[in-house]
Amino acid sequence: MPELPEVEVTRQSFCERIHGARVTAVRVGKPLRWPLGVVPDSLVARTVGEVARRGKYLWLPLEDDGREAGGLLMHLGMSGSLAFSPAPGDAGVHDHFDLVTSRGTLRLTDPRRFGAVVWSASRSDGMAAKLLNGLGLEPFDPAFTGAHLHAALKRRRVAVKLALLSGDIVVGAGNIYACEALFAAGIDPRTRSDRISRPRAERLAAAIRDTLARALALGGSTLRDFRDAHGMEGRFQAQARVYGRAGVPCDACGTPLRRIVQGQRATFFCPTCQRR
DNA sequence: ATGGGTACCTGTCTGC
DNA sequence: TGCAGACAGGTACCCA
Repeated sequence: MPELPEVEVTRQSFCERIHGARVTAVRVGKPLRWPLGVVPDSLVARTVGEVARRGKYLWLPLEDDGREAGGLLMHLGMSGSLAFSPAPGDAGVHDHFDLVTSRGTLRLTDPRRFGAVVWSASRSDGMAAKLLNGLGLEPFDPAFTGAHLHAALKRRRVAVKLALLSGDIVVGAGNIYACEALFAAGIDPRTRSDRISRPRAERLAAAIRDTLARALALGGSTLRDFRDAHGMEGRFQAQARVYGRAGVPCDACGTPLRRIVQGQRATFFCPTCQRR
């Protein structure tokens, strides 16, 4: 489910309210992707620092006497969402993690359990480091330029859409936004990444940034169950030009949009507007 | 190193 | 109505 815009919208929706809150209890439900890696009770009495995002991961620093004392790395997987509320009510079957604090409870709901909550001594240590190392540039990092994207794509021979999804060149564009950005840049998703010219890489880098920024401004995409930590739905999905629209006439040229499968994932594109 | 495929898990929708 | 099968926003890991 959640790509960069959804994760960032989620972060923004609870970051300020939880900042400075004191952990009073931790509840762990069904196992997620990895074990938590710490005795839950040992987190009690720590203070939540400023929540950060890296790619589609969230990092919740936990402080002890004002000093950073580890933190929780969270991932929403395909179906996860976080809610922050003063009185969350009883945990349902899909509520797998509660961080109960003096200001309210941060609750992870994740029906498919592809998500994760993992404790690490620091962001650059242990499990967090293992998961975060090797991630590509942030799309809004000034270092993410057309030149950088061009050089990175030159080193690979996979289809450009798969290169974008792999997350080691640029993070944050998942299946929806990779499809949308390739449409905006006029590039066929099947094009071999090393055949993308410099000008097209420039356009693609700009399209990735623009697509993610626009989605962010609209609160992300809610296809079925995404909500931010206030329970708000995203509004980007109504603006999708290709995603989920197989057979629908392209709104730029009228050609029916196509659906193909790449790397076991659906890809949507316009065979006329998007060229190899 | 790269690329391709599998695995994880559950809910929803489609077609017979 | 019931049921099998396809499909879903992600990514670590195994193997060639």
